[in-house]
Amino acid sequence: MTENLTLQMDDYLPLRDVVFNTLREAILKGELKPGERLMEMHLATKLGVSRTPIREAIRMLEQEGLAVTIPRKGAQVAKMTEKDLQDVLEVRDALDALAVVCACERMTDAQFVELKEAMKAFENATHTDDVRKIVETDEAFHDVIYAAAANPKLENIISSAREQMYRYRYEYVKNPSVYAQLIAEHRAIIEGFNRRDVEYLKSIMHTHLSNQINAVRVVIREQV
Amino acid sequence: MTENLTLQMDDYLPLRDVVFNTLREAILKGELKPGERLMEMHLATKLGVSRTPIREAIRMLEQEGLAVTIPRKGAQVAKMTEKDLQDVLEVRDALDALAVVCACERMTDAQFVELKEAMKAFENATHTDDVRKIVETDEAFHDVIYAAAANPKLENIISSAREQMYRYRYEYVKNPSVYAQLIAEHRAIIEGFNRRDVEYLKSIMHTHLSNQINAVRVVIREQV
DNA sequence: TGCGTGTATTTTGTATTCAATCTTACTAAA
DNA sequence: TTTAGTAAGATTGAATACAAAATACACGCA
Repeated sequence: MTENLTLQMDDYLPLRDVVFNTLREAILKGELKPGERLMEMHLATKLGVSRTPIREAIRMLEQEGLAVTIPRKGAQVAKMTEKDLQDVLEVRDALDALAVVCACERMTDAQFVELKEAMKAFENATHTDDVRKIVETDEAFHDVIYAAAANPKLENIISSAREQMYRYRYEYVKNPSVYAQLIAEHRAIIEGFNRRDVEYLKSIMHTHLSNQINAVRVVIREQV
Repeated sequence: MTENLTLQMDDYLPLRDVVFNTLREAILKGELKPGERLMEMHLATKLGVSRTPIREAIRMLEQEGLAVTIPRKGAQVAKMTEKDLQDVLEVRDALDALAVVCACERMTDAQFVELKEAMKAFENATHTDDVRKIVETDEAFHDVIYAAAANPKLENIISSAREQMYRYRYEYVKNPSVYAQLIAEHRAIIEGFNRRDVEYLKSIMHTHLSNQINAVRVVIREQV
């Protein structure tokens, strides 16, 4: 009885959050492209709500760095310049390093098992041509690491930094020739955690991230 | 003529941003205390606007980590637990390290002059008993370093991480016995930039940050 | 054709309204 | 005295309404 009640409470989501999640997903999946205008009335009718929750969701997207608003002109999906990419990567590099240091200290056995399973799931996904699944399992793999770092603040900041560039990454992941390398790097990461070798892990993570730069850079250059 | 026009354009700020800045300041200065409720109607009448811009500002504060909203109950100023503090410090430690590495590479001569001036301003401020001024000049000193890192994304993330704990820091800074140490550390930082000694800078920054932990921790413990 | 100009339309900014939920205070019963 | 229940008021959630600004477009003119 009471369980039902709390369940309902958890179930309730303000429309602003529903809208926020919807738009966020759409941006990350590339359905809303960088530079595309986010017109309130248009989105409102499309999602069947009024402008109020749309506007609140846009404020949230803005703070996440996924949208940019120009007063009296409206919001649009944030574009990244190459400089932005460079800047974000610099930050992610530092945060990923911190994450592996923390995770190395704090990872439980259960989480290590989870990591190996996430690895397998990713490997399996690369054998399909379901790009979405590949991206998702890749993210899931890294999520295990971030969770193992046991630092929710870090997790938040990394995920917001990831979001900003991940939406440019689909093109990169579409190219099957990179799968072998990604798998090898993931394996190396697992090996690193197995040995609890922090320095090794940091360098692998750095490589893993660097490999994405050029690919994403190309996608960014293509953007008008 | 045209200058006047562009000036007006720059001058225009949507009310949501005015409200956001106002509330943000109030939270950071401690006028709105952790746990205090942010009631829309109350704030609206107090600031002489309607609820709409208040709500949008609250969404922004929320995303900045300065407010927490419980659906159908409203927003309140975010509280930090000791764990939160620990987590944020871990992140800031990593980001500050990154910032000094970047700044060490990229700092211009003009910025170095600026840093030394900011140092002097801080030192002068400590000779007064204007806590606000001391806090501001301290922040300004660090802002010069962050600006010198020439990475706006990093700057954003650091400033949001700083905000989350700075509002607990007033009590710490109120205690004049710490000024000498702060000044010494700032001097060491300048010396580090002078020598372009990255490792030294990293360790100083780490110390500088660590010294705040216990002080802030005490303030957090006091919070009901 | 190219360039302003003025108007109509669209879009955002803000306020107001209505509905749903939560709080609080009071009453009544154990 | 305490506790359950209930009703009134307060507060948030969402939609609508209105005002101001930006945009688009047609028109006239050189």
